[in-house]
Amino acid sequence: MTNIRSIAKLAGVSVSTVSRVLNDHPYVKEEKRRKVLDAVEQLNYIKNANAVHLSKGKTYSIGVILPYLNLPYFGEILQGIAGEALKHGYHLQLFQTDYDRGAELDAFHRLQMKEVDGLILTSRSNSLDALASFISPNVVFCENVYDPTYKKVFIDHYQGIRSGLEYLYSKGHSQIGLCLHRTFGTNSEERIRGFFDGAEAAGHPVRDEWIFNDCYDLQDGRDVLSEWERMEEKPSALIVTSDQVSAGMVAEAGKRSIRIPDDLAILSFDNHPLSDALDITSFEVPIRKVGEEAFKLFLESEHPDPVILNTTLFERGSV
Amino acid sequence: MTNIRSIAKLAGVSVSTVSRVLNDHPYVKEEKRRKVLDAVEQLNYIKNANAVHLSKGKTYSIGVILPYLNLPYFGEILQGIAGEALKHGYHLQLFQTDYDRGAELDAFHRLQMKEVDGLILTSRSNSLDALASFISPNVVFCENVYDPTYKKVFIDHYQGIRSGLEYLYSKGHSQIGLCLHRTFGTNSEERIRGFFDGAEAAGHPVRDEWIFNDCYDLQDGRDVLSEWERMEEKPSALIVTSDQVSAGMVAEAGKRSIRIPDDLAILSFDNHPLSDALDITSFEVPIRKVGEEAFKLFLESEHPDPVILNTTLFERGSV
DNA sequence: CTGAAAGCGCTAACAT
DNA sequence: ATGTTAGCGCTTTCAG
Repeated sequence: MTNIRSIAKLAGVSVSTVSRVLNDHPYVKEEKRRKVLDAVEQLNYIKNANAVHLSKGKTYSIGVILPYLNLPYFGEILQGIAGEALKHGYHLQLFQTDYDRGAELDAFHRLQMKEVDGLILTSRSNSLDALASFISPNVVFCENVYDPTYKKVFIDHYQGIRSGLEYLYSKGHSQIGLCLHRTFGTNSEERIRGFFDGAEAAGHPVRDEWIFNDCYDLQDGRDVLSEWERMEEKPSALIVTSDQVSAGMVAEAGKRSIRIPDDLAILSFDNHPLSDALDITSFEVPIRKVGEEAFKLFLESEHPDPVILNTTLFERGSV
Repeated sequence: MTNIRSIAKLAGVSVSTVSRVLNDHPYVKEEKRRKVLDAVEQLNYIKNANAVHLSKGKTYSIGVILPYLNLPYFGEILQGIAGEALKHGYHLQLFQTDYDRGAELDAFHRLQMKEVDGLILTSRSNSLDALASFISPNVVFCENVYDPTYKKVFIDHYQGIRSGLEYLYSKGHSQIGLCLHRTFGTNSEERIRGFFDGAEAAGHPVRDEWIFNDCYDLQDGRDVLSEWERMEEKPSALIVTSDQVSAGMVAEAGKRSIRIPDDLAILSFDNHPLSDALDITSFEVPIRKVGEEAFKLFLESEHPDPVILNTTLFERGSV
């Protein structure tokens, strides 16, 4: 193993001088610098990152916690984080959880072990209480956690859903259903809250059986449509929190000769290219930006304000 | 900082005993074990991963090189790698390259610095020559690199395209186009080779303008369709290497009243849920399995045989 | 400007 | 069974 000591010996200088050269510190005579660099060249020396990490107490890498990797949502947020991290010389460590609490805790354990300098939670499995003792300014949430000392960036889902409802009401719908990823988790709860508040404000009824859960992908959307078709009392419009799911519904509707939006209107979220291709009215959700902002928050040393991002409606033909 | 030494002191034992307890080594008297564990508890001790990494010369983490994170293909392969890695106690470090050569080289640099124990290339930007000096048994390729000493897992794209051609010929098509991600890179070259070989074997012509590049997502598919519509001499069928692109084509065809498959047949690859939803005939490509196998290859110490995976046709309505 | 030396925190060979 | 000790390879203070 060729280490800093061997090159010091070969260059005829001390290890600290070598270290200075390697880290572009000033105050090294040009002659010695050359000798060191020559020795590095000659011995094919490569710095050992782990030694640096140990010595510095930092790894310049940040962990990202996410449930799944094969969903566009997480790919996009990851892309946002990765881009920003790269700019600042940080690397990404992935913690895929499948929404398993233990897997999530493991990530926090890695943080404590200093394997990563920080953690971004793109989604969360454990309760905040369970996590409380691990949370530091190096931890960033992508949801509206209520503790004001926690760093967070999130989409205003509450307002998003309310705007969606308003829009559907204005189009004459009053029987409206909701299609969600899951019912727990802050983001989902905010959506549900927006849904009920909005309905109440407008004086329209909400039916529990019009709320569909566990909708992640295309197939789920197709299943929901089948279910919808079998219902006695059908909603005339559905707010769907993912374009993937909406796409499944639209595709299935085509097969079953269900007319969109006449028989069923669909108001979607994401504004993924898919929604444009399939002519689905959708709210743009700046997910990638969530990733970018999350990383920026991690870097901020002071207690930064939460970053709140908004959705924007793109009207197309599904409503 | 509470380290192994402080807990040794508190427990009244030596650091090596502490280390033994912490690593579940045998030969520690139950009494001392308890004392150590108590001290750990009391001081809230947490092992420093970097010290372990340095001491062991291993990090139990593997780097994954990929161009983009927001494409289903890479999400799926990542999911495969992550699942297998988790089973074996390894972590994932991400190197997103945007197909930038420098970014890719940086990943190899990290390998040399021992920041990761290995590297999986899901796609490659540099030439094999440029990479040659960095390649070791810790590097796994997801393509058919010809050097027999390199570890590799790949889809038999050559055969896949040839089967696709046969299928289209059998359906009466002879004017066939091809829609690719890119023209360089082993996987793409294999597809092109299959395309030309197949056409030649069947005695059918191939036209250069019927080969489309840079097709990654839905929008690209829509663009290709527009282009197709404007052509004087149109192919009657297109082989498309990604369901995302095919989906864009099908969606756009709907808008322009182009009949699929009557005006244009589409034979796709991936068998993504999208193809099922949109009734697109597609070859299943076991991408996730590529990821799983890639990780397994990394673990194999001997020179393992390359892993070759095959595609399977799912007939639907687009041909 | 440069070098000596004391860490960073853990592992493992060796001795007992 | 347990302790001593020499690393792992780099950074950084302190003295000169």
